[in-house]
Amino acid sequence: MTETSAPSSEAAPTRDYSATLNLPETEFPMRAGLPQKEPQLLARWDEMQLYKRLRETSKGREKFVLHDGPPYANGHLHIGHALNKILKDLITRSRQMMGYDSNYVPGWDCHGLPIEWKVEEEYRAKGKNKDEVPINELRRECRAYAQKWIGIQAEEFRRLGVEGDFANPYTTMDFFSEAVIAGELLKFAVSGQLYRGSKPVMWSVVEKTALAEAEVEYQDYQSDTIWVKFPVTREFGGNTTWLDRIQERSRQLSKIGPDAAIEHNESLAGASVVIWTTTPWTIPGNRAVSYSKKIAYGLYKVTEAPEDNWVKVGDRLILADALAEGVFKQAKVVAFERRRTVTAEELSSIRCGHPLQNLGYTFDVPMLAGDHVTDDTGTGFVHTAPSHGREDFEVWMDHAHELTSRGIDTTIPFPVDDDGFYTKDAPGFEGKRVLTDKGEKGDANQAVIDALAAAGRMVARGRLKHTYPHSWRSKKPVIFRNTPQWFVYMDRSVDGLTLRDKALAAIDSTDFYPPAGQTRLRSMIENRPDWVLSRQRAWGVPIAVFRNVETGQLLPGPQFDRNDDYAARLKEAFEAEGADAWFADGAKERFLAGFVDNMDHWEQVRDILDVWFDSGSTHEFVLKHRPDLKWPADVYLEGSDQHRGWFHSSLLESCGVNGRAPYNAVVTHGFTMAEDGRKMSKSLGNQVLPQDVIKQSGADILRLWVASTDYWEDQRIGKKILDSNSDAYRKIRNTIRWMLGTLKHYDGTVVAYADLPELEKAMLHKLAEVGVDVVEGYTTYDFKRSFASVLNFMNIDLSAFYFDIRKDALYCDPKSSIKRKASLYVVAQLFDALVKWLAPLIPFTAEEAWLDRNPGEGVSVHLELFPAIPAEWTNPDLAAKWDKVKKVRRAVTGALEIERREKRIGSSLEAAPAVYVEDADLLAALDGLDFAEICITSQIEVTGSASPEGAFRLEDGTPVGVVPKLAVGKKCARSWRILPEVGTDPAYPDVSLRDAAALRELGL
RNA sequence: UGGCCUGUAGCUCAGGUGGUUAGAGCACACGCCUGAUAAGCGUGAGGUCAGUGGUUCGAGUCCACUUAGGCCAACCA
Repeated sequence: MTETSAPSSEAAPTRDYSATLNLPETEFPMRAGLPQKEPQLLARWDEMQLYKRLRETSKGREKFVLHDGPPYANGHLHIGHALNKILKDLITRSRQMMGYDSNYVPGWDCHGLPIEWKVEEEYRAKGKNKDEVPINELRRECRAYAQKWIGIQAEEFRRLGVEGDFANPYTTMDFFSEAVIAGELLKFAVSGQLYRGSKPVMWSVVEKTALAEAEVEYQDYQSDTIWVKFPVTREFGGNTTWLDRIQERSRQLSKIGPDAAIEHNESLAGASVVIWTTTPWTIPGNRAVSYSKKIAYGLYKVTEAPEDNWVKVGDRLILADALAEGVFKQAKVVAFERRRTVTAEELSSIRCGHPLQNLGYTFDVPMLAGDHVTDDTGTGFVHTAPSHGREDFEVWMDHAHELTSRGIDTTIPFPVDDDGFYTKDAPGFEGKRVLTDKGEKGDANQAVIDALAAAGRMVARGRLKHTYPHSWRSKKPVIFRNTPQWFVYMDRSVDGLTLRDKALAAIDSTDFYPPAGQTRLRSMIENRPDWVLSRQRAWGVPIAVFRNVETGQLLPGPQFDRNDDYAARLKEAFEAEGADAWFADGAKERFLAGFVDNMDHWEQVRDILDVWFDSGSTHEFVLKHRPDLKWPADVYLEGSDQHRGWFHSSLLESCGVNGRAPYNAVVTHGFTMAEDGRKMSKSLGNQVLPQDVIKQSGADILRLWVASTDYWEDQRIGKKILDSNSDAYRKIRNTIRWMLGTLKHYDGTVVAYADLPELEKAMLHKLAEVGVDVVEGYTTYDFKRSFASVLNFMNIDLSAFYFDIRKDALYCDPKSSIKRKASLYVVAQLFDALVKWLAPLIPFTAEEAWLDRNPGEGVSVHLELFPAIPAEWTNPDLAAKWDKVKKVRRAVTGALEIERREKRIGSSLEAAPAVYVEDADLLAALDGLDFAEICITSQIEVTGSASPEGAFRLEDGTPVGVVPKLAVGKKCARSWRILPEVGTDPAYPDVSLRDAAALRELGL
């Protein structure tokens, strides 16, 4: 650095040339003020009827339909709603700009419990009792409640920038929708897929209603526990007799030793299987005892016990070995002995009698193997009352076929009624009560215990404090009780295939994003039991069928010959009055008249449909009936929880009726976690609310978060994450702003591709590459790919490279400069493409930028298509060449950084490095280029010779050496470059020749 | 407890069929510029790829287990 002279700084400050430069000029603010700006843009879109214009401009194009999974019309939006709707909007907007008619019709799910609750709550506040309100009045209030929230949520969705037919959304409570939903159910009835069965449900005696799992909370509760003997009745299972089995067993064991043989000879006859339960009142409902094949059992004999004890000396009990001692302790048994092992095989062959045989419970009680049995607590045997427990029910149903073949009646009784009283299905206890109106323990437990004691079947009793289900509302305990329900067969063949077959086939022909969704949905369909459709509720679409109480025949149904007439009558009524028609006075006569001889034989089903059937039918009443949509949908998108929900019910509904899925593809998103990766919750105070983000930063920031995240998995959100999205946003905005300012000087001149400088061609190539990436990202619903591609391009290729280099030509070159014209043309192309690609991601900002450049009424970037990239822009050879140029450039900037650190230079324009390119290929890449311009130095010297000792080299082994030197000459007062030529034009002594020419053109 | 899924720098993400010192952007630190200025440019420091064990000449990439977390289902009879 010694041979060169320092730039002359003595020259007196001449004039301010900045006014002669083409500096960026723009009103586009650096700071967005999105929270204020976004509502203005929304108002403009409203005013210009953007949605309508979108439909008009895309009329006749191929349709792309994302069918909206309806949110529940209740409550303000949370972050999950925002994620969901923004993702949907990214899809519909990007498809629209890809050239489809991509129409989005939002919908709402309106029926169901939560709304019924809210209305009920309002009643209670007013001191009204739900049961005294006529059902259709309740339904009217539910409808109004839903309507209110639809309005609120619609506004909140729109504020997120979601575009769609918000003026005509669909709802499940429209009269038309209700008519279709009811009609769909009829199709299941007519085709013989619907049947009446029964199932135990959670029931609140206090509220006289069935409760969903979500309505139940587990609280501590003091239960009466009892240990009860089930006498082995010496019945034999299968073809072998009891004695045969014992003798066979003895023969096997005699091989082990004579003692064992003797021990195992002892018969189980007269012994008892002992169960333990916390619900004595379920004993009348007992139909079986469950055991586990994994538990070791033994036959025990009581050898010492108090005189007045329930368990007497000589009693022989079968118990799990792990629990026997505890049971005897509880039973106050002083001493006992283990007589022998009882195998699972033996257990499977015995039958017991009911402990209350003496009261008329004379049926056999079979032993059932079940995985739910453990030997942690109890006795190792589980009292099984299919009327009163989910697992009891399941075990019973799993064995139903086998039990029937053994001559056991598998009918599930109804021992407890709506009010908690025993029925005639509980002989000897009729009128006793399990729970009172107030939710307190009734007299049932004590009656059962007394009866058991009287029958000599009690082993012990106790109390246990444990968690027990309580009603969410009344905080009172609930019970499980068998109730009649309506089901759809999963495994009954209809036209050769079962519903399960059809659903599985449909899953195989559906695309899943991510692919794991397919396995998940598949395994659910493979394993699920029959579909329970009925709910004992008020706010929903009724199962609008009649049942013959004598014969069980259904109307409509396979045996009824005027199904179409019935369906037509129902449809007409529901379309006119809604499903309320079913609950109005005289409905039975109205719908049945003319179809049956004796109306008294027919009962009107008052159950309503599970809301999943409602939403599972949206494809019927939305996609099939709106001419602006199509069936099946291209895509359904929801959270991954909807494998169990909407994807599932839509699949079953459509397969049952149409034989195929209502969608071609399923996209799922994960759940949004707090910043630490844990679940958000009110109590932890780590919630992020979309309303807050919008208020503080704007919807575009929230959208950027959605676009940057890997939504297939769970995502995180929090202050830090939102901040970094704001940073990314600011970078994008400023780059756009610079383009807008620069393009103020662009007169629209198109420069032919062939006339463009290499640098411009290289940028267009990169733009073409990015375009492929962006569109591919959008096509595969991989938005982070589109976003990252655009963001990286703007940061790395444009802001830090192309724009930085071209500022000199754009600001300083004469108006006539070809280079400048070419650059302006390319910047215009860049702006056009980038803003369009960004439009689905940040619709507000993209629109703001678009309008700044293309002002006018009725103008919107959202009416545009993604740019068609000319094939000639793709130029991989040139791109490869410029990769080499950049490689050499990196060596130069690296060298300059040292100079800067050593305070020998400040601006790179103060430098004039000597560059020794020791690789012919790299050297050739620089041929014909103004490498000083590319490195933003004032001068540069490039040679192919070996670099001298001490030259700067990159650590990565790039064969380039750089010897930094200071630029020679005077600093041009206009362009700030340091050149020897400065001063050679007498008319403009303080500027370079290029700048002199520019000034001359300006006539200055 | 079962089904499905996830864990790569402080943050968000890349890392075809296993193969040279694991990448990018942002944030951070330092410096430059002051004609994108509550902006722009450059350089740098950050990773035992959740952990352990295995398969292999070789594993972020394959297998098993463990651990942390998520969704769904179940659950104390």
